[in-house]
Amino acid sequence: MQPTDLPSSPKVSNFLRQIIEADLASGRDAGRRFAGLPGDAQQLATAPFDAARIRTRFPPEPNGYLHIGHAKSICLNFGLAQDFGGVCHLRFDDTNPEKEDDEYVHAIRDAVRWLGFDWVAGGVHHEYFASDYFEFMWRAACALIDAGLAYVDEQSADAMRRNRGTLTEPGVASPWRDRPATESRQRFEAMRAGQHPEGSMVLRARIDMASPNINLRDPAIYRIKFAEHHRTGNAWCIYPMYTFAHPIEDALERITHSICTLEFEDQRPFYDWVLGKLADLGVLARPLPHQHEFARLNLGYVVTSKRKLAQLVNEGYVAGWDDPRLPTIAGLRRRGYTAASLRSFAERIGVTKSDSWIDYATLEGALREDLDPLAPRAMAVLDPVRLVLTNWNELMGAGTLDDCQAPVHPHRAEWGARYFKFGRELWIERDDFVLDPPKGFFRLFPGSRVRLKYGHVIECTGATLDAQGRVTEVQATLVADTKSGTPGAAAVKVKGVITWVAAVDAVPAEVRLYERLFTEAQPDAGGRDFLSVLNPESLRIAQAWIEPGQASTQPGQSVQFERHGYFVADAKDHAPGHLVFNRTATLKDGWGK
RNA sequence: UGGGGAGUCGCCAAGUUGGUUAAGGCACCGGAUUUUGAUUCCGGCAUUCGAGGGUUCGAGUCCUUCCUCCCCAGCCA
Repeated sequence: MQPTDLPSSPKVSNFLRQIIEADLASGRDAGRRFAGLPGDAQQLATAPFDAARIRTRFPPEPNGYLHIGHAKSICLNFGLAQDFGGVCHLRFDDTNPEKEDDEYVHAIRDAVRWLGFDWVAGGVHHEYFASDYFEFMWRAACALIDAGLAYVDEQSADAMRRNRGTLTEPGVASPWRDRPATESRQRFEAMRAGQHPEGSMVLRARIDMASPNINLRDPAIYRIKFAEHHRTGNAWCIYPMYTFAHPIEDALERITHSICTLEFEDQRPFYDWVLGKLADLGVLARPLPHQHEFARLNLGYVVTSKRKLAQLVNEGYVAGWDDPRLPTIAGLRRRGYTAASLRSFAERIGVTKSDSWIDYATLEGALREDLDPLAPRAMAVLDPVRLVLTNWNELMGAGTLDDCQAPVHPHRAEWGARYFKFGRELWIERDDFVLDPPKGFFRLFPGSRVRLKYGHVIECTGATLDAQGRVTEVQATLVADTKSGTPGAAAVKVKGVITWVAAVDAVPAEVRLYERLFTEAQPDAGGRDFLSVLNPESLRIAQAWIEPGQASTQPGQSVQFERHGYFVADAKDHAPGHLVFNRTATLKDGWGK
């Protein structure tokens, strides 16, 4: 079937799994015919029974980049299909030509595939476009008109809105509501033929203008748009509305469980109305799909609304749709989040119908759990200050360099070792030295002893400060016979172990240190302008010194810089002569920054 | 104010024919191991399920009243 490398860990129960289990048990969808091609009642009548136990679909509109919320939906839909012996379709819901573009189609395919899913089953690529069904939808709309279930309304948009009524008052029937079906049909044909300007008329379902559910007060189902469609070009000047198109798409593809977010709950009666009427008219085959709604993801310290993401990109607050600070799948990926960590995240947060806000820490936790056993280790000094071992020359001899090694991974001896030099002059982290240590600080300060990890124990003797009191150099003496891996190493006990690189073989790298994009967990809470809480320090660029072996790290490869966190070689800017690492997430810090 | 949903630990979330001590994860707090103040390991973390009544031998699960939050009046999806 579809996804390949996913571990089949026991899944926590949720309401959708229970619904599916019940539907499977009752055999509700067992009589479903499907030959691998979407079809109407007639085309499916002689098709074989569908081998897939369930069918779900991920139906994005190709009008923007996918974000972490979509990742939840992707994992849900593809994951459910996988777990229940079903198939999940990738469907582009391209019913609004003004907003859609091929660029997004490609980006969406990439994102879904990168997440570890595919839509191939039994050799059939289940990738579909709503626009592939335009002709069918046209016929379905005609059938509705002919049956007196839809009419062409020539009220202005404004009049339509006024006559829809309010939440508490019923709507008023349009003067066109009871026009003869033949007249509506004629008008609808004329609409298609391009004989009427945009906004002059729409096709409406004829249901109930007094319904307490406003979505049932004769919703518009077709509108005129003289816009070029990314796939159908100028073949059409009328386009179906989502509300009408979606249930039909689901039915044609024999979707059993159509899963969407909570805001479509009120739409479900119309979804069922469309399906029921078209099935009654012999247009659509039964059994029909069923819609189920779950709560969309809300993640702290990010925004996921397409409009807001677009604003951040278009107004230059971030560098693009794949800016590592963005919760887009492209951004998370470039930030260093792995597909496995995103899947694990989706699993951890669960699926319910209650609105919730997920801690960003949950995402980071999933990332750390995935990367800790996988990421090779390296040392990096992100905010370097020079350390001079004043007794190096007398102890080791002037110009001497010592060879050091460290495991690629502390718990994977079989992954081998990495090698680097140790010498008189080293780079250490500015944070690792203080003149006046707070209680409990066990790194470098005058008189303290620490181990330079994988190297030697040193004793701090002092530091040089500039006129501003800023440390420009730290001095220390080498403690003889304490080299890591030698018998003497254990003789001197130290509390602190710090990371370092030798001035002689360290390679320079640009390290991009990302922090949350917003200073508030809910940037747009209470109608606040989310731009007013942008974090000015969401990106800090450090010129770091890193272990020589890192020069060969490939773009997209993750590494743990010891004591700092997980980083990834930037997919775009990292190159042999110009190393660029993005900080994906810090390590947990029991001491505090 | 009409309609549709939701309320279980700081953040998520299991729990559904009512039955004994309310899963698990994240976060947090210990303690052990550790040449990453990381990881790992052990231990702690809801007498209580939005609130009040009621039914019952027994209720997060049933009834009832109330409270709070979210969604719906696009020719967007």
